[in-house]
Amino acid sequence: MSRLTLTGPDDYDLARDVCSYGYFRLAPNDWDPGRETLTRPLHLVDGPATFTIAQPDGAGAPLKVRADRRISRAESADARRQIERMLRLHEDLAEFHAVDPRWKDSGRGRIFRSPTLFEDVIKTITSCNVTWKGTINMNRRLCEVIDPAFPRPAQLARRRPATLRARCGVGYRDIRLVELARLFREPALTARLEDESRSDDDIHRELLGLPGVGPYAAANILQLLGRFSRLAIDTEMIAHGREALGMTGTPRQIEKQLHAHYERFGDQKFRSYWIERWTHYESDEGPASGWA
DNA sequence: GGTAGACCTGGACGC
DNA sequence: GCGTCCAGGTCTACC
Repeated sequence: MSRLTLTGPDDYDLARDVCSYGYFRLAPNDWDPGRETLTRPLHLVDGPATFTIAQPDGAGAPLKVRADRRISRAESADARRQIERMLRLHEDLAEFHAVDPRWKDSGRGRIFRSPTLFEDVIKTITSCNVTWKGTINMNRRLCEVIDPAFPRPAQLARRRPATLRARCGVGYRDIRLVELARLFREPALTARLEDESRSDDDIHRELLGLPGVGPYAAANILQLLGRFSRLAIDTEMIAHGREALGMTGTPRQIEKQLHAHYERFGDQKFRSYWIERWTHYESDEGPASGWA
């Protein structure tokens, strides 16, 4: 068994910042509302290891991470990198809080994601054109059938689409998932999409060329890459426009109003929208960290 | 450039 | 228990 300590910013709150996006409820992530810990396996050089992340001394205190087996120095560095990606531990919120001061005092602004871009892409595809329960089922079954630590590109690429459909319940997404996995088997694709020197427009254009990725998915993957300049408009966002912002009209008319409304937040517009929407959820249902 | 219809699963509903 | 309808985002064909 090995232990790590991760130090984040003073306003880092594990319970709040992990439970800030629906992916914290998707396999193989396992949030324990009672203990306020996140447990999940990660792929490392010598095989998978399961990590439990806690913040025993409360918000702002260091994160204590425990692995279920002894890990090497190289594996420790890799695990640290993956966990920091998930938690967005070193993301600078100054620009966000400058354009949207509503969240400055609380320090809100981090949106949970996956340890790898590939997992974020697959989770996005499995959230399209399906109810949330369907998304939960697909991710659970991908982990049960292919890999408990979440399928890697090479593992998914060699599966037959019919197998994914029958055993993982992914429906018509089967071929698209296999095609995506084949593309992501080449590390250059991830490197290109994570290249910070490229513009948002450039990345967005490349994302739209990927199988199964349309306007919503492209914008969502962009935010998962740390680029918040585009709104990922789905039916939930249209509902948010109606219910929280008082917009009226057809979905297309509301979409235009949403673009106009969030324009003031510039390159941070998705993050402004998301924190606002998530706060509405929590005002109705209580803190997400307590959701069953 | 805009739009209709198909794609698949699971839940709601009526019988 | 069975059949029908509907929601969800992307893709293709067509105008």
